[in-house]
Amino acid sequence: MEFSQAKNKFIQSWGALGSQWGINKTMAQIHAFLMISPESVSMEEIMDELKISRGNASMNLRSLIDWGIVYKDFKQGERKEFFYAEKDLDELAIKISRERTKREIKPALKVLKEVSAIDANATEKEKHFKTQTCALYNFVSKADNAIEKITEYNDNWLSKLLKRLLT
Amino acid sequence: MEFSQAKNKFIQSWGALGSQWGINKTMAQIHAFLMISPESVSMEEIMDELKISRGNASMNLRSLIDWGIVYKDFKQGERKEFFYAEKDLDELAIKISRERTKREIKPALKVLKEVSAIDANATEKEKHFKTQTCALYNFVSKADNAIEKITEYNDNWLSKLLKRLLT
DNA sequence: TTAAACTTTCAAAAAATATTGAAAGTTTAT
DNA sequence: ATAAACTTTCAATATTTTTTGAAAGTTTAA
Repeated sequence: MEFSQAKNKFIQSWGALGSQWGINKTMAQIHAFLMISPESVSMEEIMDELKISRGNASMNLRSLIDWGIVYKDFKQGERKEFFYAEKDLDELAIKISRERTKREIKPALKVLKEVSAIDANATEKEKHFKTQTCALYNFVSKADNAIEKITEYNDNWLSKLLKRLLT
Repeated sequence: MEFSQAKNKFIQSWGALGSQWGINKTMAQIHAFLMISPESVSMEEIMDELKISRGNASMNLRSLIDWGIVYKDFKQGERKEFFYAEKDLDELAIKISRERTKREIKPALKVLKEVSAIDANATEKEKHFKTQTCALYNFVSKADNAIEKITEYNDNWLSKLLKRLLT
């Protein structure tokens, strides 16, 4: 396979994968493109490579920056902004995990805590509801703690985890 | 909070959470409803509770069954089908993890293997592409193995994991 | 201050995704 | 074999999400 083919395949696949994870396709594609760019890249270049509009590029770059996985680079003597991706994969995974925890796990826990607090004396249905939502709360809490622990020492956490699991 | 309020809140929140994960809202809501139903439930009841059409119910129930997290129940003397959810959370998480691995991680690994195989002698860009995609391949492989290991012994894997991490 | 070189915003348009509902299909009872 | 009681399918429709592009906003240089 040629480089340009491989590059396209990588960007397209990353975009498709992103969609399945509730991340918009363009955002994932921009990230893919930045991941494989050795130098930081201007908005113009991104628009050109991915064939997207300026507005689209601007908004998705902003999202990536909000997620903390893309940074701005101000080059000496250049007026325009350049962008580069967090390339350390341990760091990338930690940032994504922290962000998703904040956006999804914490709110889910809040809801579970609330709804599991009903007093369930009356019917079988109510008792079962309470049992299940309490169990879910405990499970999600544990998962949350586990993720926290795993990524606590950011340096090489995945290798460390694997080692511990294999002993 | 009253039971019926709590029930609604739970179903709605679970649906919203599903959307963020690339799972369709109705599918997540049906799952939520089945999770809190002590008895298995007919399609009619699901349509009624969630205010959805027969077609929608049918298709999403099928998806849930394909994922292996909802089962059919044929009741004595009843012609219609009833449905119930996998309620053991360890088992549920394992099934979801296996399914997503199969659908997403394996294909991603395949692409990464392919594109990282280019020979990158010419430019800086090509070298960097190779470096990055190889690194990604390794990282994703490790993550895949870790998940495999963690869920290997399905019984109470999350608690076991937490214990190991805390020592 | 002005204007050039940029970036951001957001209403409108396009694209993607989910939902409906009725026709077609299936199963079971008689 | 017929019909009643169901479920599935899928073209049409509705909804949601993404994308565009031009106007408004910002920054820098002269």
